[in-house]
Formats: sequence, C-alpha cells, structure tokens
Amino acid sequence: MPVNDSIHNTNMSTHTKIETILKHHRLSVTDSRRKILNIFLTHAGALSHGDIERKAGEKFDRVTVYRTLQAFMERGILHTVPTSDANIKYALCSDSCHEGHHHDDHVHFMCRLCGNTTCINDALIPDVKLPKGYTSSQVEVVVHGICKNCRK
Amino acid sequence: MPVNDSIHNTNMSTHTKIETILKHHRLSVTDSRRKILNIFLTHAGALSHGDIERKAGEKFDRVTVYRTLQAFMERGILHTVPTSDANIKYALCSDSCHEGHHHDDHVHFMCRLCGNTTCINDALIPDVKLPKGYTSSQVEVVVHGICKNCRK
DNA sequence: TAAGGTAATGCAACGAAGTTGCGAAATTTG
DNA sequence: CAAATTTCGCAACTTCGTTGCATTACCTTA
Repeated sequence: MPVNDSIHNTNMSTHTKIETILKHHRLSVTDSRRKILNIFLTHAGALSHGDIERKAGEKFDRVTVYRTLQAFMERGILHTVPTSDANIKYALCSDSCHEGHHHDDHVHFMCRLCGNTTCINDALIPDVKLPKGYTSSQVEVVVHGICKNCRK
Repeated sequence: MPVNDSIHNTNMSTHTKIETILKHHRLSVTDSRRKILNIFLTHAGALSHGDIERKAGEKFDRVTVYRTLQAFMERGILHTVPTSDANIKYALCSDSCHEGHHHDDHVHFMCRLCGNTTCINDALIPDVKLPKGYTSSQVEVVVHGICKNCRK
C-alpha cells in the first residue's frame, strides 16, 4: 500500500489530504489525528514528542499525543529517527511504508546550527562491510553537519 | 591525548589500568568511578544507564551513576551510541578521544537476537553523498542484524 | 439521518527516569 | 598530616511515559 507518495504529490487540499492519509492507513479521522498529522505535513523535518505537544498548544492531553504518535508509527505514517540523546524524533514516511514494515532506508541529517532533523531521500544508504559472521538487516545513517539553509 | 589505545593494549593489572585511565583523563580516583569503569572494561559492548545500575548492584546511588557517566562522557572515556528508542547506550572510546572532541567514527552494531550493541572498529564509515548545500561533520552508522555469536 | 456498536479521548493516578541543592565524606595537594 | 577541593548520598522535585476507566466522538447500516 504505497499510498503516501501519490497523496503527497497531489494538489488536493490539505484538509482532504489529511483525511485520505488517515483513511488509507485504516485510522478513524479525529481532531487530534488531523491536527498532529497537519503539523507534520506543514513542518519539514522530524519532530519530537515535546515539539508536538508545544505546537499543538493546550488543546490535547499528553496521553492523546502519545497514543496518536504510537498509532501513526504502527500504521506506517511516521518513523523514528535515531539520536544519541534521549530525544526521539518522528518523521513522515514518504515512500511505500507498509504497516509494520518500514522502509525508511534513507539518510537522516541533523543540523548543528538550527537543530532541525530532515530526511534526505536523495542520498543512498551506503554499503557497510562488516567483519565475518555478522549479518546486516538494516542500516541507519545519521549525518551531522550544516544544512542548506544555515549555510547561507 | 590518545591514551586509551596504549593503555588497553598493555598487560598491566586491571586495577592499575583503571587508575591510569582515570588519571590521564584528569579525574580523581573514587570507588564509583573505579567500579563503573571496570564494568565497561570487562564487558564487551555498549551499556545503558540501567545496565550499569544493575551491574553495579545496590552499591551506588542513582545520582552517582548519572554523574559518573556524565563525567566519563565529558572527559572522553565514553561515547554514546545513537538508537531509535530512548535507550541511550554508552561505550568505551577505544581510540584517540580528546576531551570534548570525540572521534568515535566507527560503525555500531546492534544484534536483533541477543540485543548486544558492539563497536565495529574494522568496518569503515562509508562516504555519504549529500545534496548540494549540505556539509557533513560527522556520520553515525548503526547496523542492525545478527551478530557473530548468535549466528551459530 | 438517527441509533447503536466501536474506537478514541481525557482524567487521575501511578511508576520510572532524570535533575538539583546541600551537608557529609573521601580524595588530592602542599 | 591538615587544608582545600572534589565527590557522594540523601531528599525533594520535575519531567516523561504508561495504564484503567468513564465519557465522548466517530463510523456503520438500516
């Protein structure tokens, strides 16, 4: 069910787009899910739970945010970005994520200046030569540096 | 001050080795630091804060473990391994870590079966081709799969 | 489109994780 | 060995994340 790409590339209204994404992932359409999904759609880059709580205002209970993010993860709408601190970040799955089977095999970039985390879909995940006896099933790559915007 | 390698490769007693490492990193030698450093020296692989607390037994206060790990990080004795969950892991810096300037540019491997996280010093960090405008200062690579021991 | 079943939300309470200040104890220095 | 400095442990606190349950919202179908 590689639905996101096609949805992302249409010019349907944000409102419709949000409902379509939710329904395609078999989630009922509720205020909190609309709101949180909208935050991700209008904000380029990965967001932490705390970011969401702040951006959503006082409108939703903490618990609802937790459960919404969890539901989005399980249904393949979001994936997590690995970090070296305890600050887990979530980002939209942009390509063919099946339920339970994420294919978020792309590079993540964390800017040292603005702190933003973005998914670099153009950069290929390189091959890693492991010592004898090791088998690889997934490779996560996080690049730290200066992003396009901060470079200016 | 690339001290660790030379220290790690000597056959001096563990006791002496621990004191040498601590002193080289300008840390006073205390029971908790000895104990915690010893845990890392005798245990291959990365350990979380919780692992340390459990392995150290009831001997130390939670706060002491936090502060010790923090001190080891600041002085370049330990580095963190990025993960997609909130479970930060710490591992010994095996090569030339200056204070504040970690050069932990090696691949980390997380085994899906035993759960152990190890530093793969033999595997080269591959080059990542970034889009125009991005500058890279550090690349973190975490490989998930089956390790040498679990393969058998 | 209204009714009823199902699912999501909000609240409260709880446990775990992490932080801070400060007096007591240990380590280092001279 | 004594003074100066650092570290430790305790207590209190904040933040983070989870669970159970009653209320509310959503979706279905008749």
